[in-house]
Amino acid sequence: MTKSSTAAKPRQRSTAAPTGREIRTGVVAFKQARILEEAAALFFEKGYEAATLEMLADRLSATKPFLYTYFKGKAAILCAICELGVTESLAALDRIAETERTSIDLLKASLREVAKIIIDRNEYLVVYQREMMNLDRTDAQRILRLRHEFDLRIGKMIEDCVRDGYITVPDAPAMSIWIGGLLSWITYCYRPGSSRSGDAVADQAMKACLRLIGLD
Amino acid sequence: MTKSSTAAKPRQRSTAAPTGREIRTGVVAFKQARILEEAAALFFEKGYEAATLEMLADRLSATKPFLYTYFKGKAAILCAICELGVTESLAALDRIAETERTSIDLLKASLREVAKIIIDRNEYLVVYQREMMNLDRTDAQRILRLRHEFDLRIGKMIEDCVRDGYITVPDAPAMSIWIGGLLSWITYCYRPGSSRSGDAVADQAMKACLRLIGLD
DNA sequence: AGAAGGCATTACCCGCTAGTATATTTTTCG
DNA sequence: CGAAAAATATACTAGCGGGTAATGCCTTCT
Repeated sequence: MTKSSTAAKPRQRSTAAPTGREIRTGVVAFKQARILEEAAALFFEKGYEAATLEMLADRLSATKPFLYTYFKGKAAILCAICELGVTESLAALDRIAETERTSIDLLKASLREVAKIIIDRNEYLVVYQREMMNLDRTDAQRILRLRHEFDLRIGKMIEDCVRDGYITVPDAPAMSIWIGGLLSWITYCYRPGSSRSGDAVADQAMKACLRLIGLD
Repeated sequence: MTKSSTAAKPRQRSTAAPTGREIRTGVVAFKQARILEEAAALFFEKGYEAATLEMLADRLSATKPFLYTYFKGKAAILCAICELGVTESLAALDRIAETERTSIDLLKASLREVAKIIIDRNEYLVVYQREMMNLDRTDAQRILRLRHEFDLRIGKMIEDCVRDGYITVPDAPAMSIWIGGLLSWITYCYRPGSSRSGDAVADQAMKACLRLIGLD
């Protein structure tokens, strides 16, 4: 999370460093995380505009100005939420990439992991897709670049698999976009507490992606 | 479009029938359609809550109360928009079904036609997916039933193809959901005036669907 | 031409919410 | 302990947007 415009003022103690600075920043981070968590849940069920900061404050057993201590405003909270889902997916891609295996296993593992994250961070991603348009131009573009990077990396993995002769696809970059579509669709068929477990849906999604690139 | 709760009061001339009744109703329908058209565009770019009726009125070079003559309120406008995309897709399915051919050709033609509609009614469908939650419980359920009917019919077509030995899929009903996902994803990769033409995207989407059911 | 009534507009209200200035509590540390 | 400052709460404002009378215009038929 770039703290660029999202975080507001955990205002520095002007003079000397008093009590545990590290603890302080940790506490701040925790509070911000809690706010985001609850905000994502709220935005998810009410929608961004319909949700009020008062509701959010109530859920946290706090008050509106409390929120303004940790975020510049409503828009900043939304921005942080939108960013989180995407960055986490990219981080997962990085993490998996280290576990080097064959290109096809790497692709499979990546898809499965991302599917898991999508289910885990369900609310964040739904909010992102839905409320994107409420972001500032600059924030929206920054996050979109991250999304594109994701597609690019999936595309690269597919191409690697093609190179290694595991699969055959006509147009890898295009295909990566459709894979992105399948993965995003998870958010629509998985609802927490539905009949199908998260793992089952993740598995199904991954299988669908594999079929898409001609693997059964 | 069920006029149940969406249309408001084109209030009947109480006594006798004066001028061209048919023309009258036609004009009313036209105005409603224009409102929906512009509303869809507006909701698409601003989001439902952020869009104001004043903006909508301005786009139509009219005023707020004008809108209230033809729709019960903001929610009714949204409802009509949401309904339109889905019903049109179902109608297309009906239309294609009459052109009876082999089951596989029927499936292909249906997918292509629906893809076209999705591109055509892009804004309506994006608004539907995004703003669903702002609908009344009852309206939301009615529209959701239509969506399910769509999935069911696609699933049926797939099963027919399997029966006729054209393709092999492990779980047709589940697969129809993923196909729905791919089709919906069109709305995210197609933007009017983008580099790829609508037809090209529709074609790509259809091909992706076919790969999903194991056809190349 | 002139009444009658529908169609659209101007002008208004009410409720709500993002954001803020001010007060109060709680923590920190000499 | 007690003062300073940091953290949180209370109380308020300003402006906006959905919805609604009240009003005027313009068609239409006699």
